[in-house]
Amino acid sequence: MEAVTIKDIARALNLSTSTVSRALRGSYEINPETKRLVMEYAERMNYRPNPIALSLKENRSRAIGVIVPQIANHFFSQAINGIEAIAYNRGYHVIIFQSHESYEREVVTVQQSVSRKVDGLLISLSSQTTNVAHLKDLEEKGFPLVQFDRVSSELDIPKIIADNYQGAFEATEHLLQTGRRRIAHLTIPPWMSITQERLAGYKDALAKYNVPFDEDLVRYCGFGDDAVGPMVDELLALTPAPDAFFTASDRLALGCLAALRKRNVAIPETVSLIGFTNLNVADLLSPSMSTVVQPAMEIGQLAAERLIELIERKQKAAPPNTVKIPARLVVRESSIRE
Amino acid sequence: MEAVTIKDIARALNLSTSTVSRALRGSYEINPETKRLVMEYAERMNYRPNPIALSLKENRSRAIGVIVPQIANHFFSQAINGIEAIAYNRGYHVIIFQSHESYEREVVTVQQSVSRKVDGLLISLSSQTTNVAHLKDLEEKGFPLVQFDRVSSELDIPKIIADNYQGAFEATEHLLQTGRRRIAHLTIPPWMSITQERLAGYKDALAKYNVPFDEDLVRYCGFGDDAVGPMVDELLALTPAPDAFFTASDRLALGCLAALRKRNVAIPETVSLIGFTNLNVADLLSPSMSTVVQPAMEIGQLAAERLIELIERKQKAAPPNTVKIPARLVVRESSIRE
DNA sequence: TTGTATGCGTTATCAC
DNA sequence: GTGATAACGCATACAA
Repeated sequence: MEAVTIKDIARALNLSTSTVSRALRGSYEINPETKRLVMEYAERMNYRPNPIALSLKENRSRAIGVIVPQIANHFFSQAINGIEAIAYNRGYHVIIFQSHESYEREVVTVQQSVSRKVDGLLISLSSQTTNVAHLKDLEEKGFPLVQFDRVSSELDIPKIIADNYQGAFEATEHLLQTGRRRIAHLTIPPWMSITQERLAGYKDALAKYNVPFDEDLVRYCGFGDDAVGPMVDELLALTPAPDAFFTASDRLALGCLAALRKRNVAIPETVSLIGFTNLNVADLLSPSMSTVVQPAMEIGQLAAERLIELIERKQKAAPPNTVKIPARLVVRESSIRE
Repeated sequence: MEAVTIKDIARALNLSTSTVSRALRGSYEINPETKRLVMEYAERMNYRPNPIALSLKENRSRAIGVIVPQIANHFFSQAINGIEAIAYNRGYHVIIFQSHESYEREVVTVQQSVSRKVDGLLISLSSQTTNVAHLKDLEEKGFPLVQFDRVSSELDIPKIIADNYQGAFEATEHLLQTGRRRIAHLTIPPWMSITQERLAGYKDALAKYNVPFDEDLVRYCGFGDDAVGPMVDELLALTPAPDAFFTASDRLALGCLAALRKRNVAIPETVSLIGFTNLNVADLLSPSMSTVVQPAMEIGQLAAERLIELIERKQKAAPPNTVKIPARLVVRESSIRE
């Protein structure tokens, strides 16, 4: 509570605050004896510079803001983990904000975090965000800003993402190689970057194997509604019925799994299941559900590194604006049908 | 970047900074006309008070620190969710720190967060922490401090916890009521508060049903080692073998589940499984694994409320120092054997 | 080598 | 009703 200040030290040692200040920060031209004296006393009194005073003076807070849709989500909590690891190493604090998948809250939160004087912002868009004017604003002001995972191409700033295209391609290819032909794709809202990237990978894999793309096999599921069960039903009712499900998130994979179990649809005998998911219990959940694992922690780390570079203006050879990190396909079945 | 300050407004309107300041904060005795002028201009220029300057002046940061062992853990990310909900409502920021289950890092982190001038601290102890001198220190200084979940009784400060005793009692009782008699208890390090509370509940339930307590059925598993499999093996090798497993965490429940599956031990035919866990996929994982669900979000909310009360010294009728919130038993099996 | 003065943005105190 | 000044803790340009 009674934090000791430079002024206290100065008074106690009969020096001026500037001398103490200089001694403390090991300034070049200062009497070694004075320096020792100050250092010792500071140590003894457990002096700690007041970061708020520093912030005011230097006009920077040494804090970065992170805006994610939800903390309580495997991918994001892992990403935050990565962000923290880097940030704390570089002397930055991490202040976490949640948009709760709401566009309005995202806008408010962006404003809040900026007026809270974070030095930079790391953001993954809410699933409702289609307009990025609130960020365009910051971009134009040159405010340090990095996007990760769910990004908008309308912003010309660094983006760190998983290689969703390639992950989806490999997932689909795996299903095709094991003989599946009617692959349903259960995914999230169509305007999201990750949705589009994955859909493209899915389509291209189908094309490579000369399987026609069937619009009917693709279903979009919002974050609010728990409509996964009915959607699976609809899909199963198609003729011909799907022989595989490729889902775009933890939630969808779980919902799909639950629906299939409820209807006694055998996996992988009747349908194969593969999903983008970061659940570490996937193999316990369903030993035959393959997964595409996103490199959450690496994404967080890279994003944080990139942001700190931006903040500290070390734009040496200006690294590429979009970094894609491979998503890892984990195969847990081998029921080749041919 | 070019944030507008009170000084800018004063200059533009030919007023003094003090007048502007007063007008802005709706001070009583000020010319309504002047006030309107200032307000309008401020609005138009999108003026936002600099929180850092305020912090320096008021000697408070409007930020609270949260120290948890791990973010990427269901219980803690849900708790943080609760903390955030309250904190942001009350105008506080949340700065998250991880101790990574290390005592040393916890000590460092506590110091860091305090010298970063958080207004108060919410902490859940690392699994390695047995000495709480670093917190005793703060307690003695009267620094606002609240413990949650993993607490130390050596600290005479508010504690918000789940009712681990009752949860464990009910879990054990449920197993006993379904005919189980050799109930293994797989748990975390013995010195932790939650371990002791749960063990007590387990023992008392056994006593109520006149089942002798067998030390051999209790195994302690640290957080580093992945020794769950071997432990389950050892337990299964006992004579008589256990007919039920009661585990103390997500990780142990999963490890136990995996080990039992690997050995083709049927659940619930051969052994029952019940665990303290906050996994939302428990029923998918094992339709017959009952769980004791901890009220993570409520714990976070209450802890944050309590801390903010402390910070703002609204110690009205000084609420009780320890708050226990019921843990909810979710039964997913009904294989009564008698 | 050390001290004095100034400023970061804001508000409280005291004048006028 | 409004303005000048000091202070929060620190760093630094400028003097000495």
